[in-house]
Amino acid sequence: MAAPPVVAPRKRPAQGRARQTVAAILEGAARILETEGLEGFNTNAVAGAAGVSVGSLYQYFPGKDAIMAGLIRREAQAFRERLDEAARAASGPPLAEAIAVLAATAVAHQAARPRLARILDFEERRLGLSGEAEDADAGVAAILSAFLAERGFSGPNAAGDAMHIARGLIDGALERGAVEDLERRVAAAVLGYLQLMSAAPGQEAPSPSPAERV
Amino acid sequence: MAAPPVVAPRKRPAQGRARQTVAAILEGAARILETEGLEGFNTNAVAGAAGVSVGSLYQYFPGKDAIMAGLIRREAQAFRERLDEAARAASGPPLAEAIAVLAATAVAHQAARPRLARILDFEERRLGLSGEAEDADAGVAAILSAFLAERGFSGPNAAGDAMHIARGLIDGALERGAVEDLERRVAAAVLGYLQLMSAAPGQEAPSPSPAERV
Amino acid sequence: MAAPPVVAPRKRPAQGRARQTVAAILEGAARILETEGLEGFNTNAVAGAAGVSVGSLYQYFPGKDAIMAGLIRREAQAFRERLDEAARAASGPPLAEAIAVLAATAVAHQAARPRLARILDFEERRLGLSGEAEDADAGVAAILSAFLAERGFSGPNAAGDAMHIARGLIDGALERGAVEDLERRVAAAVLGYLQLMSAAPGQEAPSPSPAERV
Amino acid sequence: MAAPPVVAPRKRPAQGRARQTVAAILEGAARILETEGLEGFNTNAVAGAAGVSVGSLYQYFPGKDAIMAGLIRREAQAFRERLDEAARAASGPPLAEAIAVLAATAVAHQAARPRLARILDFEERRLGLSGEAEDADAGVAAILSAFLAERGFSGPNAAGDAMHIARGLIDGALERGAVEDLERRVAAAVLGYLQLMSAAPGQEAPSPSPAERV
DNA sequence: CATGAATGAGCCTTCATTCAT
DNA sequence: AATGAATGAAGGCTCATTCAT
Repeated sequence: MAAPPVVAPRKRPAQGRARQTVAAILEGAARILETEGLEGFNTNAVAGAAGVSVGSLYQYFPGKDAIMAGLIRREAQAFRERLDEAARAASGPPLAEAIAVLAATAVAHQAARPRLARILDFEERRLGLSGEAEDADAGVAAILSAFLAERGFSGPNAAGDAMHIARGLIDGALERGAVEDLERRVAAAVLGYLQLMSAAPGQEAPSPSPAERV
Repeated sequence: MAAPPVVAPRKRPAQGRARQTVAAILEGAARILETEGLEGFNTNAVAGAAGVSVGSLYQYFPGKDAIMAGLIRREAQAFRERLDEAARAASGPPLAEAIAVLAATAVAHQAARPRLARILDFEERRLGLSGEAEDADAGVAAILSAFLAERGFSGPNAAGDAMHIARGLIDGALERGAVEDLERRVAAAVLGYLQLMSAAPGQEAPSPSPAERV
Repeated sequence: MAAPPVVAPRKRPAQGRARQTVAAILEGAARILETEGLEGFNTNAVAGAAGVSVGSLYQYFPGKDAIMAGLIRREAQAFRERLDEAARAASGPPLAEAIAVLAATAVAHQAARPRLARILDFEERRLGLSGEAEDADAGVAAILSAFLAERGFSGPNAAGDAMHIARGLIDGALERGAVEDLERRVAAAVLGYLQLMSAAPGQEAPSPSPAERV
Repeated sequence: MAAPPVVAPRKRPAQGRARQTVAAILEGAARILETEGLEGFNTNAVAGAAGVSVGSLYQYFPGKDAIMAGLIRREAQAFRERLDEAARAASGPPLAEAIAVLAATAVAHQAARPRLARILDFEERRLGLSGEAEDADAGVAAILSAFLAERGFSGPNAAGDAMHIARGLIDGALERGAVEDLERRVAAAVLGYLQLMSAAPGQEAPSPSPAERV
């Protein structure tokens, strides 16, 4: 059995310069992952890409995994913020339109740095970050959950399923280079899922009010 | 630039004993990935788990990556066979029922060894195996494509999207432990996607004949 | 076909400490070759003999062959310097005496660490270092060439042949333990060769001025 | 300290087929050394080049070094025979001519397979074969010694020195590609050495009778 | 005897981490 | 605080040798 990875940041970088250094390291890490993949992700490479020395890197992160975790948190927070904003904007329009907005947000996020997104998604599980309270996806799921609850979809899996449907579809499409009309395809997948689940007599979700249908 | 990984098998194990050894190595590799993850996947561990020496391992595989590739091929072929059978069984019934059969097949496959499935999926891209003509997902996509074409869904992305929707959903659900009613959720996601895409006036797919609707 | 060996040094050790480390590694390598031969020449042994860790070794040399190459360069330069000095000292006296001085230099160099000299000579060819412009033997040959040209021996092979005659004779003598009077034997071999080649009506060398004879 | 290498042949191959197998192995070894060098010289490669299995190889040779030793003996004997013949033919003519014949023999032998000759020469020392009574070079030296004694050169080093002078010169010339007129250069080196050594008032060799002078 | 699959010690190399400067 | 040289455990791979068939 391997010891659980150390992922806690070493210190709260309150000062401005320290904050900048941390940001530089995370961005260096992101760039390495994008260009070299998981294989090229080593502390020397990250330090080099960040323009700092390994020593400095260890000043701010207790180990390699902590850098990974920091990067995952950074990306998750960025996505959460964008999604939060999108969800607010989507609270008025009819369901189909609202879903389209959220789908577009997800596509935009993942398409910006596809290789990075995919690696972080994979690593997130290895690090067991999904268990953390202040977790990455937890925030995303919460936003989606709230959005869906408002619309009457309150099944226990609706938010999580929607998230993974979208993520899987987008990820696969980017890999294949099949990006045409991707937002619409994502929206169709999520919306189709929600409709069928609520239409069915199953135990999953209560029927939304008819007015909400597409 | 990293050199492309070596993934071709070293020799064709025609004899019985050799075939057994190769099988043992692949199963050893699978077990290591399941229990130790990608981090614990090293040639000594694989050889140990397979009950053979490292030397034997290198007799049949030119390197570490080739073992990974071999395992990916093995799993892909197994899935392809199961899916092929399911697709034949599903050629008669109405669409919804047919999709349910395929969904159940996918769930069964991925749930059998979830961690393994996820890691292989990730590694497949790193190794660039998806480019191979005779490869893993290509076969799966072909089966799906044929199935969908019969039903009138011939969009360029239908098969690929369906595959990734299902994979993403199943993978995420297994990770969260949200397995209740999973087959139905997968079927709903795929079916919902297909219906909405064909219903829309977009450029994606021609409307299937009305009789095919749900 | 084997890939050409990597022999370029990894970094230029400008600082004092680094220069010391590099020197220690080369001397460690020399000692291993002397005591254990080519068979015992492995990176761990070299690092151990040098009193550094393998990691440090790889900090300065990109691989095993580069250490060998570094050692070859070190020895070649040392010999070149001694020979250069000897050649200057030998520019005045009559030919026989001058040759004796050079022969003594060669004997002294090779007898100091005979096993090392022999192994380096062998390895130099494997590494293909003799092709380098600025290299090992090139310098030695150039010095000899200049010396011989001054004396009127300008055949295309005079310098190279003299070098190899001396090297072969010294090497063989040291191996047999037949060191008595070795300098004189070497001088005789070289001088005898030069005289006969210039005396002959062949196409090799122009006759030196009569005053230069013996 | 390393154990002394095992070089004794495993059994006297009396039968015809066995003798053929041994010959095949030695020739396979020779070809590997010529094409791949010492680095590519491994038992599998040799067995492959010889067209036999590793198992058979170990049937006739107790280990890798024994193959090397066997090859060294084979080449030494072949050279000895040629040289012996040449020495007989050279017993009549004047010294210069006789030396020319021997030099040509040496050049022919070494030029036939230069890389092989050089590697065997190097390995011969590692294996400590020169100590053996029935040794490789011993025979060659004996032939030369007899030849030189007949001519009045009986110094203790004459034969050995002549051999190494010739070997070094030929080897170096082949390496540089400077083969023009090589026989004459070799003859000049050897003859020049002998003349000067006997002319000198030193302790090395008695003056040969004046009639023998070139 | 021949075969060649299997073995595993040993060697090359990388990289996370420390620490003297 | 920052630097980057040094460390050494860990892991990929080769190849001499054995032995079951």
